[in-house]
Amino acid sequence: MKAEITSLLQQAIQSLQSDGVLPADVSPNIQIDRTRDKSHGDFACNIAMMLAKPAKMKPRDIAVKIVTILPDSPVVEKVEIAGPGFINFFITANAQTMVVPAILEAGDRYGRSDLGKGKRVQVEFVSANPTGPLHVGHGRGAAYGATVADLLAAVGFDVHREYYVNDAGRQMDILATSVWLRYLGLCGVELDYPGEQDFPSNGYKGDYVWDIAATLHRENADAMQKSWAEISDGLPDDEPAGGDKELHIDALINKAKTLLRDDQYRLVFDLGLNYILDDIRDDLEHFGVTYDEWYSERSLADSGAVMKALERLQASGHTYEKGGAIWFKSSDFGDEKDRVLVRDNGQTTYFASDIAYHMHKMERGFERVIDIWGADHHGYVPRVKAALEALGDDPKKLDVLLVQFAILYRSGEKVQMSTRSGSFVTLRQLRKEVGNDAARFFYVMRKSEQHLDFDLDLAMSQSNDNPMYYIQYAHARVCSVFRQLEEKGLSHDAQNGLAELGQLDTSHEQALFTNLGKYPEVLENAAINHEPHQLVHYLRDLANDFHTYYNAHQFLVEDVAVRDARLSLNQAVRQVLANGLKLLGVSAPESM
RNA sequence: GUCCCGGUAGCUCAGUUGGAUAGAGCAACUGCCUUCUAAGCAGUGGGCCGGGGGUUCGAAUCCUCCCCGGGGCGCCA
Repeated sequence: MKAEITSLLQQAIQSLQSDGVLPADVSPNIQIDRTRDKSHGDFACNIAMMLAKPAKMKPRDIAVKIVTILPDSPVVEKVEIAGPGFINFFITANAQTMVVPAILEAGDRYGRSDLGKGKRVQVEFVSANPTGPLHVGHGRGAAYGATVADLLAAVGFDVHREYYVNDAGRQMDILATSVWLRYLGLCGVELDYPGEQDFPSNGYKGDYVWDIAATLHRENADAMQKSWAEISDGLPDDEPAGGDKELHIDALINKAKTLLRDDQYRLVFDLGLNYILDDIRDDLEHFGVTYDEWYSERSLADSGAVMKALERLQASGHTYEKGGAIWFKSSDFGDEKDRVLVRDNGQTTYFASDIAYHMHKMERGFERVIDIWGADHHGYVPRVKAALEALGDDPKKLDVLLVQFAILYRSGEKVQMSTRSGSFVTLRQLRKEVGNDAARFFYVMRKSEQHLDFDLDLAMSQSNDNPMYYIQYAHARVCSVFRQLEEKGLSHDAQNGLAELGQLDTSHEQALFTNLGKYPEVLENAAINHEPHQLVHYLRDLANDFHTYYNAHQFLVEDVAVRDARLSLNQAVRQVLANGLKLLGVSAPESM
C-alpha cells in the first residue's frame, strides 16, 4: 500500500520536475506515514513541506500542484491537502479489506519479508561465564537476544545465534578450585581456616558446587585427596585473617594445579565446566532459546588465534611495551586510555581473547555482528571497536546492544539479589514461578536500554492488568468463537467470507483492517531497530481492537454473508496474533 | 572527574526516527453479564513532555548548558 502511494507521488513529482515547476536537481526522499487521526486519512505525506525550501514555493502551493497531476489509482479513494501542506490519502474500502485474504493466504508467513536479502548476521548473546547457573539478569539478555534474532530472521536475514563460552579465564580456575575444595570436604578433609571461616572468601559457595563435587567424588573416590597441611603450606592469609583474598585464591589455584598435576586438574576443571554448561543449555532450551553454535574461548588460544591477533596488531604498529606488559594503543582510535594485551607475567588478558574472537567473527564473513551485553560492559565497547579498526576491519559492522538490569518486585517490594539469601535469583526459579511465557514476554516488554521493573505479581496475575494474558485471551476468544460455531451446527464458508468482506463497514472492522495491515511494517521496524517491545505494543493494540469488536458485535449471526465475512476477519486476527506471539517466544493458547 | 542510559498523567511506560489536538495500562470515579469466555467492553477526570537557550514552516523528538536518578571507568572476566 505504501509502495503504491510512493510510486504515485514519484510519478507526479517527476513530471513536475520535467515541466520545470520543481527544480530538477533535488531528489526528494518520499516519506509516507500512517496517520494518527482517521480524519487525516490513512496515509500522509510531508513532501510538499520538504520541497518548499529548495523550490522556493509555499508548501500548500506545491501540494496543490502535486495533487492535481497525481495519477488515478484503484486503491486511493480521495486525496486531501491539510494543515501546513500535508497530502492525505484515503484508501478505498475495497483496498482496505484486501489485507484479510493476504493474511489467510500467507498464514504463518504473513509479515515476513526479504528485507535482509539473506545477509549473514551473527547475534551473540547471554555468553555468561560458566561458573554458575544463569540468574535473572542473564534471563533478560536471553529473551531479548532470542527475540532480536528471530525478528531479524523473520525479515529475511540469515541469522547465526552464538554463545561465547568463557572457558579459559581465571574465573574458571576459581570454579575448579572451589569444586576440588568441596570434594575434599566429601573426602573428610577439613579446611582448617582460622576462626569461623571454612572456605576461601573468593570461592564459589553455591550449592551446585557441592553437586559437582559429589559427582567428582563418586567417580574418583579419594584419588584426588590431599591433606590440608599440604595445601595450606606457604598459603597467604585470606581476607578475614587480614590477608588479600585475590592473592589467597590465586595461590590456592596454583596449589591445586601443582598438587593435582595437569591431568587431574583438567579433569576437575572440565567436570565443572561441562556440568554448568549442560545446566545452562538445558535452562535456555526450556526457555525457548537455542543456539547455532557454542563458541569456546579456549579454542581460540588453542588454535593460535589469540597469537595471530596479537601479531596482526603488532604489525599494524599500534602496540608498545611498558612495565613489562604489552599494550594496545586504543587511545589512537577514540578509547579513553590504552589497554593491556599481555600482562607482565606473560599471560594474555581477556581483552586479547576478545580481540581474537571478534577478528574471527569478521573472518567468518558475517556482514553484521551483533553483540548483546549487559549495560555494565558499555565501557568495553570503544576498545573492541578500536581493535577492529586497528586490524583493518570495519568497526561499523559490529553493533553492540546493551541491556539494562532487570529488577524484580514482589508485593511492591524490591527482591534483594543476594546469592546467599533465600530469595530466588536464578532464571530457572523465575521460569518456575511465573512460567516461560510470562518471563519471555515481560523481559522484552520494555526498551532494552530501559531499566526493567519486573513485577512478579503482575506477571502471574490473570487479569487485564497483565498485558500478556490480554493478548493471549484475544487469541483464545477467536478460537472459542469457532468452537461455538461448530456447537451450533454451523460452518464457515471461507470462500464466501472473503467475497463478502465488503459487508464489514463498521468503525471497529475498519480499525482492524488498518491494524492488521500494519503488522509487516511493525515487524520490519522492530527488527531493524532491535526493538521487540514495538511488537509487544502492537499486539496489545491489536488485541484491544479485537476485544472492542467482540463486545460491540455478534459474530455468529443469522445473515450468512455477514457471518462468513466476520469469521474470516476473526481468522485473520487469530493468525496475526499467533504469528506475533510466536516471534516473542510466547504460546498462543486456544482456550484459557 | 569523565563516559553511557534514563527523566512524559498519582504509578509503570509508549510515542511511527522532526509532523497535525502528546497516547496506553494500572490506580480513582460511572455504567455493561439470560447472548460467541466479564481473563472482557464503554465512559469521566488527570500533563511546564526535568529546566533554560538554540536550530526551522513545525521540537517530547535534533544541538547546547544546567538539575535530578541509575550505571561504567582493573596488568578481573
